[in-house]
Amino acid sequence: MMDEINMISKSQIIDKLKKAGVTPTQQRVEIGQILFAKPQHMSADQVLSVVNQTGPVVSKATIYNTLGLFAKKGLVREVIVDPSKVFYDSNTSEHHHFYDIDTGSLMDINNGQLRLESMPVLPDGTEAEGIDIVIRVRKSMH
Amino acid sequence: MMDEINMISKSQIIDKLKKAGVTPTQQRVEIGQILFAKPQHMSADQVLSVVNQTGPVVSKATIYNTLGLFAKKGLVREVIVDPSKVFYDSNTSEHHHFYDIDTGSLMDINNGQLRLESMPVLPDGTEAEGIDIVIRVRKSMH
DNA sequence: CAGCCATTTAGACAAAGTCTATTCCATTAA
DNA sequence: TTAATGGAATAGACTTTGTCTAAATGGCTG
Ligand SMILES: [Mn+2]
Ligand SMILES: [Mn+2]
Ligand SMILES: [Zn+2]
Ligand SMILES: [Zn+2]
Repeated sequence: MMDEINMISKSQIIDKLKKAGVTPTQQRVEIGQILFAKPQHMSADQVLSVVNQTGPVVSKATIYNTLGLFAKKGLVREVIVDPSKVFYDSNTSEHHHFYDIDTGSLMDINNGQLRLESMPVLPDGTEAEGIDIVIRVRKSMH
Repeated sequence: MMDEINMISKSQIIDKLKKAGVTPTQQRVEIGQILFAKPQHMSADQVLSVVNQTGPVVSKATIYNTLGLFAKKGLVREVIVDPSKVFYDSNTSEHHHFYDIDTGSLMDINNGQLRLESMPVLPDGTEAEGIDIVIRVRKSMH
């Protein structure tokens, strides 16, 4: 039996996917249940291994296809901080990150805790698509 | 004959390397001449191919070793924005970036054009190591 | 010249991610 | 109920970026 407390029901996930214009297949719902259980940052590989801890195997291609689709539909946010892998963030609200360079862990910065003084002039013929702020931290050696 | 205008002399590079505590070998100087010619953002692969357009071949391992060493010694800055490769930035002054998601090109934001309103409270037991701000832009469709 | 030791090197290897050709499967039509 | 359709899933080959290893190189110093 699974932890009911942090569990989101299948139907809630299906709703969420439908609202985003994503056909709720078996695999997408299962991935959604894991990813959307709480605000978190997971790599494709982590999703793959958690999904495949129970039930029928979901292929690597499907994991990547699904995460890419979720990202395109705004259900997750891709966070680029680790040169070796992308993090998928189930928290899609506007926020920024601490990145611990020792442990490789990502932490949310509450919005309101951080803001830009002003927006710089954008390059000609471009429009802003988003802003990513990463504060790299490490264990303070007192 | 090479373009003398944007050329940095070998001895200038050797000086720069020595000051940073890097033994100026043939290969390191050649890589330095390319990278330090102007403020720019290059991937390891780009450095490899430019270096090997002329003169004796420099191995891939040496390119990675050298860029890693330069980064450790503060001669270049690693910029993580593209999920598929690291950019090495010859501009080591404090600044941030525009990233064109259509073209994949990186542009500097003049410091002073951008600043944080305030520093958020860091996670317990950590100290800030640096801040990276990336403004993702794309071609504005009028 | 001989020895030393950092550096360079070729190429094997690893990990993340992409692609392709085929199979599967839910839905609709007959 | 079966048949046809088309989107989705799959295995595994492939690509790319980057790392590692073991051997060769090459500048210095004695
Ligand atoms: Mn499963
Ligand atoms: Mn060359
Ligand atoms: Zn987050
Ligand atoms: Zn820059």
